[in-house]
Amino acid sequence: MAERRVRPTIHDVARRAGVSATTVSHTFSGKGVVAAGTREHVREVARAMGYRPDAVARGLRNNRLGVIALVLRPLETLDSFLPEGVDYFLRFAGQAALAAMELGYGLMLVSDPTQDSSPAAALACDGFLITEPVQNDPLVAMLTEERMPFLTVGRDPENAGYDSWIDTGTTPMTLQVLDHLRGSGARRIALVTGTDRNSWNIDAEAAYRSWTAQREQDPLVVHQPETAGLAGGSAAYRELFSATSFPDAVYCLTGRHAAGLLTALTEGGLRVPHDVQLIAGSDSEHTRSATPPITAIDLGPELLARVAVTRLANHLDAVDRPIPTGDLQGRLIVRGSTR
Amino acid sequence: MAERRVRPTIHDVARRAGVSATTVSHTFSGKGVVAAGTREHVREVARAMGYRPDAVARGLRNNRLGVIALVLRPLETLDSFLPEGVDYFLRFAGQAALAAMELGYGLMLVSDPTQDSSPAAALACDGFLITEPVQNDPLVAMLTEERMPFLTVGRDPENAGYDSWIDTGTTPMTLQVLDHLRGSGARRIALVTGTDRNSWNIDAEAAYRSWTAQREQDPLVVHQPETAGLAGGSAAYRELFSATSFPDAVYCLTGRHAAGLLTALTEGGLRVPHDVQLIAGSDSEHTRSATPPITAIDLGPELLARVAVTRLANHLDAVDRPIPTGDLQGRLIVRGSTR
DNA sequence: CTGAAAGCGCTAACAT
DNA sequence: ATGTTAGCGCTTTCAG
Repeated sequence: MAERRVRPTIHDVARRAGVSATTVSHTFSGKGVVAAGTREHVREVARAMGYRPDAVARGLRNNRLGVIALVLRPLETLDSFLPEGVDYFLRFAGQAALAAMELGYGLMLVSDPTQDSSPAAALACDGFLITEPVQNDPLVAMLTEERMPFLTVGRDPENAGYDSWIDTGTTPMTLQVLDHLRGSGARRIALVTGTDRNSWNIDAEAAYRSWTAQREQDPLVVHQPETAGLAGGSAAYRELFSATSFPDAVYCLTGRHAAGLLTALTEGGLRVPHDVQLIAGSDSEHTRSATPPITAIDLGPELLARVAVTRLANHLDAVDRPIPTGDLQGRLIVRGSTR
Repeated sequence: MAERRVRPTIHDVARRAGVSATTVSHTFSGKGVVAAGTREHVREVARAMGYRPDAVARGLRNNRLGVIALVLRPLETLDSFLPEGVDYFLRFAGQAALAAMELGYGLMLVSDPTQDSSPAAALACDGFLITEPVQNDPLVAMLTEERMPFLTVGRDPENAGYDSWIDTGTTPMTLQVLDHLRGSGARRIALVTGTDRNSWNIDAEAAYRSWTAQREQDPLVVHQPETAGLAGGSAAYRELFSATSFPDAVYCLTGRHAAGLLTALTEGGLRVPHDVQLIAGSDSEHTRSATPPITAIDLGPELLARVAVTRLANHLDAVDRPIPTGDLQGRLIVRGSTR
């Protein structure tokens, strides 16, 4: 391809304005010293010619493109952007895009650049945002090695060697859920987690185990792949409710698992919340529209996204804009599936 | 900032491999002719040094960055990426991102680059995707003028001078909705549209007017801003149902208007669908979770996105990959708000 | 205050 | 088959 260039360059403007390219450059970058009159004149000529600075040429020179890359880790396994069940990531991406624009950055959605199928442009970005990195995430390793600035939302569970991550408050949130269930009468609470090795799954399970240990309750944990969706919920039902002693409450980290489990429970003749209480770790359309609607955590991805983008952009620009404040920890939305 | 460069360049590799920069360039671009042995050797050295081609430098040289920009027009007025009500755009963006990656592009979410608040990087993109351009869209004009490839989803309703747009089938879809309502007994059907001057609103209204004219029915059209959300639905209710003669069915293009209208109807003592039938033009969480659930059109944004990205990328790469097939026209999901 | 010249990392002629 | 050279558009010393 290589379409012929039609946009005027800094030289075209310089020639028409009767000044040097340097002066034009200074006018637009605000760096050097340009007499007010000259600057106005250059601006005028540039506008008339439809000149706009070329971000790529600038990027080459300044080593800075003005783009933040976003890697939505779990989407690469889920392989679907359907709002059902991945609600969280879409809300995150959308808000991140808005926040980035407000700070003068574009937000690029990319797949993992350690796979070489990923677009080459990914590595041209100024910094990376990674939601829910997995254990010993190869991307974290690569970015560290290449000294590319990055920030993860949730931490890499095994990598102690970096501190650029945002705590999503999984541990206290898990304890709050368990206390809530106990407070409404549950005595034998089971946990259903996904199989991705991210801090979301790992920290929740750890918190659950320590909570049950303190109460001398036997932990009852089931793992189902995130990708199994509703079917993962049925599978969890079969694992949990075929034993002699049933749980009287289940905490499902994934909304789709919770919805699938709810269906299986109902079909199996168990009433929710009367016989079994149910909470989902991530609010989504599935939890909201289930019958009964499922109590769930709204993780507040919008705020997380704004915080993440602002922190990363502050780092990139070496400035100190205020970080949006608020509770990063998520909020329990109590619905009909708990008492 | 301008962090010091740590990545090796093509020259570093060339020196270490004992060849010229051209040879290194050729081995990586696959363009020139390089002896198999040399190529292997260069690859080896490059890997050892951790060399990766710099996408920005390539971009400058080739006038091609490997990035597609996505402008979600209505979001700029809605100013929120919340899934409630803008469901469509999130599904579109997510699927577009995946499709772009599969074709070797990154997808960048940008705001309108004709506003100069927009990130400079926006104009560095290889092509633009614009959902629902508005009448005489300034962005369409600018891209045309700059000879930047672009594709709009829905057409610019006033601009006959371009053909790079995807027909979302608004007209036949509108007729289908009206026929559906008539088929279930409606005799006086009202239309509620948004106020954005895009083909979605304009074509639907035109189709509605011609349909009513053919049946010698008086057209009954109400306009409410998209941004009014649920309140726009209440406002539409007051406009439509304070006259002496009420409609017995309403087609609301916007899901949130439909949900607001439904609430107002119920509070006004009218039963849906018994007294008034209701259809929404765009499926969303609001229509799905209303009581009763609202019959709505699923516009199938995933397919639209894949088609749009593939067409644009084909154009950019001057190749002819197959375009995903399927019905771009949307599908009526019949629920409790119609008989 | 303004301009000439060098070069960011890569590629495309054009030699050799 | 490989190397030399001249830029892509912009910024940045450094002289004037």
